[in-house]
Amino acid sequence: QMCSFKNNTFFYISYVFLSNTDMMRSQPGDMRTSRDSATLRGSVTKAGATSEETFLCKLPAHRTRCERSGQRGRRRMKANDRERHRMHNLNSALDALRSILPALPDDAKLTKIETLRFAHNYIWALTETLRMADQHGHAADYLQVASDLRSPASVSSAESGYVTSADFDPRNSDSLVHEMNSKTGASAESNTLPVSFYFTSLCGDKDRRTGLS
DNA sequence: TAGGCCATCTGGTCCT
DNA sequence: AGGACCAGATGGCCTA
Repeated sequence: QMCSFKNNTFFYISYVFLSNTDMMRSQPGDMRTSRDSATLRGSVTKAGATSEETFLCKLPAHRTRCERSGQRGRRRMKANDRERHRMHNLNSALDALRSILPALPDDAKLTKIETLRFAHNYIWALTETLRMADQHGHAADYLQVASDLRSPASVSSAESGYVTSADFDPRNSDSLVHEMNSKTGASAESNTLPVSFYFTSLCGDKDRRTGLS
């Protein structure tokens, strides 16, 4: 019974924090290399900004920079440097956020917007875990489930099942649970949550990460 | 080729 | 005055 309890919780949370269709791209393999190259490009540019001015001057976006002179030009260049630094800090913060989110099976890097939406749902899912733990008095088991969610293997080992995407609203968790229960035939009074939501179709035709359409 | 994502530049606005 | 923040514009790279 406890095993079932944990499984139900696990699938419930997995479903919840991966279920926002908006946040996921629809095409397999989409943009991965693109982002890698973007990162590379960024690092080259960053290096150039500090030590390779001539390199930067060859880039169209930096042409005006090289033409600037006088106090106004210097101010603008300083402002550009600050802005660049600010954006780098923002990206570092996003990377830090990505690093604490559950890893995805295909090791794809989340885009910025995906990262924020994923984090939003993940936090909500963890909050729900604690809420349910309070309700059912199985705090230790729920916390273990929450901890397991950080393991990619645990996500990819889930069993099959498929749901259409519900536009997930964290403020409306009751309706989500109701919807999930109706899809699986789970009793609303059972205090158990659906087991069959699943993610093997991570690489299928639907969404590559969630298996959701 | 279109569309998505990204880095960068830029000018405006607000705050200290 | 100068810094932080923001949004629009621009151009590069990648995939379908």
